[in-house]
Amino acid sequence: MQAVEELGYVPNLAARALSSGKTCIIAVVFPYVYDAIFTDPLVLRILEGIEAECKKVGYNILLSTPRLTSAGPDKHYQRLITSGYIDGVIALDNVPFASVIEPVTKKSIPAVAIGYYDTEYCVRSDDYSGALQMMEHVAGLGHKRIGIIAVPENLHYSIQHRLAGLRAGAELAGLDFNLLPRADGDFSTLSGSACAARLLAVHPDLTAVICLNDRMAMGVIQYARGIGLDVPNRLSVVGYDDIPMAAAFSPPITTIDQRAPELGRAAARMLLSIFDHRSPSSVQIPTSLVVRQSSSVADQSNTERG
Amino acid sequence: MQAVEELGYVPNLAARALSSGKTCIIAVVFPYVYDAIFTDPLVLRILEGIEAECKKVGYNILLSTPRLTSAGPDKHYQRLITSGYIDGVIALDNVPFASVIEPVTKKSIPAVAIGYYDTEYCVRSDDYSGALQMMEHVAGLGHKRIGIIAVPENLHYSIQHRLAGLRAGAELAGLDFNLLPRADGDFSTLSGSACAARLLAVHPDLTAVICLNDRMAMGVIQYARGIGLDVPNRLSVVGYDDIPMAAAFSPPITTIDQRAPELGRAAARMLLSIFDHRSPSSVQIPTSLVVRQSSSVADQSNTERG
DNA sequence: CTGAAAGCGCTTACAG
DNA sequence: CTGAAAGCGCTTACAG
Repeated sequence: MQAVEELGYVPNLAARALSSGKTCIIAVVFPYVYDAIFTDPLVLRILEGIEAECKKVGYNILLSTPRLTSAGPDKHYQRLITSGYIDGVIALDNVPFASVIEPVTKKSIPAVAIGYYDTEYCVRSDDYSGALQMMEHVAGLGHKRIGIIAVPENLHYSIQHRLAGLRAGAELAGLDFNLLPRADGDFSTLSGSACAARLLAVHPDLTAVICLNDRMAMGVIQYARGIGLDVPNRLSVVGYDDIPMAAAFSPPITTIDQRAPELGRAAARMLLSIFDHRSPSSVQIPTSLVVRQSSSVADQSNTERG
Repeated sequence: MQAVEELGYVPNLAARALSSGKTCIIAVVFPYVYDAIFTDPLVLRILEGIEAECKKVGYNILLSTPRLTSAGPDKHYQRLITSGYIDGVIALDNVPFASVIEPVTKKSIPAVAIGYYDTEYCVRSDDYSGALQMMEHVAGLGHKRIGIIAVPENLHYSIQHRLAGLRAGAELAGLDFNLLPRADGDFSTLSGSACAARLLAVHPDLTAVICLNDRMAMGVIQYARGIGLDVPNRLSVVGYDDIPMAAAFSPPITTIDQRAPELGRAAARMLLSIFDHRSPSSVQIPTSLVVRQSSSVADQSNTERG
C-alpha cells in the first residue's frame, strides 16, 4: 500500500468520473456579452474566491465563456452542460436579455447563480444598499446638486438595483431623485469623462457626481481636472466597486466595496453544499462604503450660489 | 439519425475520455506566487487569447492556479497533471525559483510555456526589444538624466530581459546605463510613487523616468503632480504593458504593448499543433511602442541645468 | 464496408 | 468484513 506512494500512482479521473458519475469539475461561467468579461477586474476577483473554496475540497474549475445573445448561450455551452463533464455550475447571471443558468437548472444540474436572475440558488451583492450608502454619504456631506453617471439599465441587472438604491437614498435625504441630472456611459473611463462633460455643460453648478463604477469616476476626475475643477473641494466624485486602482488614484476614490472574492467564495460553498444534498439558502453579500479623498463636504459658497 | 437531434443526445465526455484517452480539456496554469495572478489585468488578456483559439476547436479550459514555492508547485497540481483529465497544459512560467511546466514535460504530457523557462515549446514576449524601444524613445526625445523604476530581477524572468533591453538602448544612445539611478518597486501603483520619491530626492534633476510596468508609471505621475512637477513638460514618464487604464489616464501614458491576447492565442495554437503530432517552433511575440502624452522632448532649460 | 465485441480504469453493489 | 464481478458509455480494432 505504500507502493502507491513509491510508484506515484494517481487515479485516472476519467475512469472515476465514468463509474461514479462525479467528475469533481465545476464549470465557472462568465457569459461573454461584450469583451467586458476579459477586461473587468471584478471577474478575476470573483474567480479568486471560487478557486480558493474549490481548492480546499479538491474540485477543479472549468472555465466557460459562452457567447450570450438574446437567443441564449451558444451551443458549445449547451453541450458542455450536458456532457457529463461537470458536476455543477456557477455562473454570473446578470444580463437581462438572456440567462445562462436557466438551461442548467432545466437539466437538473446543480447550479448557483451570481446575480439577480430568478433561480433557486443564488448569491447577490447588495447593490441596493451599496448605492444607498453612496447617496447617504454624498447627501450627508451636504451636497444637493448631484449628478448621476450610470449605464443603461438593460445591460446589467445590478444597475437597476443600484439606481433604486440611489433613489431611496435621495428620498431619505429629502432630494427628488428625478430632478438629479443623469448621463449614461458604458463603464469605461473614457465614457466617464464624456458623461461629466455633458452633465457639467448643462449643470455647471453640480457639486458632486455619483458614478456607478470606479472607472467612470476616474474619467470624471480627469475631466474635472482638465477644466480646472478641484476634486474634491469644488466637485466630489464617488465610484463603485473598489477596484485596486481606486485606492491608488489621485485623489484616492471614495467608493463601495462589494467584496467580489466573497461573492465567489459564497457561491462555491453553496454549490458544494448542494452536492451534499443540502438546500442552502440564497445569500446576499453586504457592501461597505470606503471613504477616501475624492469626496468632501459641499463647498458652502458653491452651494449657496445655485 | 435525426433522432439524435430530436432527443437532444449529447455524448458523455467522461466515457469518451476514458475510451479514447482524449479529454479535450487543456489546463491553463497560472502559478499563484503572490495574489498577483488575480489582480494582474494581463492574466485575463492572455486567457482571452487562449479561450478564443480553444473555442474554435471545441477544447475546454481547466483553470489551475497552483501555489508555487521553491519546492515546486503544490500536490494538487501534481495530481491534476497525471490524472488523465487533461490533454495538455499551457502555463505561465516566468518565476525563476520554480518551474511549473517542468513536471509536466517530465511526464511527457504536451505542454507549452508562456515565459522564459527553458523548455521545448514556448512563446515569449520580446521583452528585450520592448524595453529597448522604450529607452530609444526616451533617449530619442533628448533625455539624458533618466531614472529607472524596476522590480527585483528574481521575481520574474521578463524583468531581466527588460533591463537588458534598457541597457542596450542606453548604450545605443551613448548613455552609461550603470550611471542611471534605479529604484525597485513591486509592480503596484503605490510602490511607483514611493520609488519616484526616492529617486527624485537624490536626483531632482531627472527629466524622465522609465517604469517597467504601467501601474508604477501611474504612481510616478501622481507623485510628480503632487510635488508640482508637470508631466510631461518637466518630467517624462513611460510605462510598460499597455493596460486599459494607460490610455485613459491623464495624461495618457506612453507605454509598450506586449499584445497579451496574442501570447495566449499563439500558445493555444502551438499546443493544438503538438496534439496533431507536429513540432511547432517556439514563437516570440513582438512588442510595439505606443506613444501617448506622458512623454515629450527634454526641456532644454532643464537639460542644460544638470 | 458494416456491425458486434472488447476494453478504457475506475466504483459499487453484491455474493461469499 | 472482504473480494470478485458487473457496469459506467464511449471508441476502436477486428471479425464477418
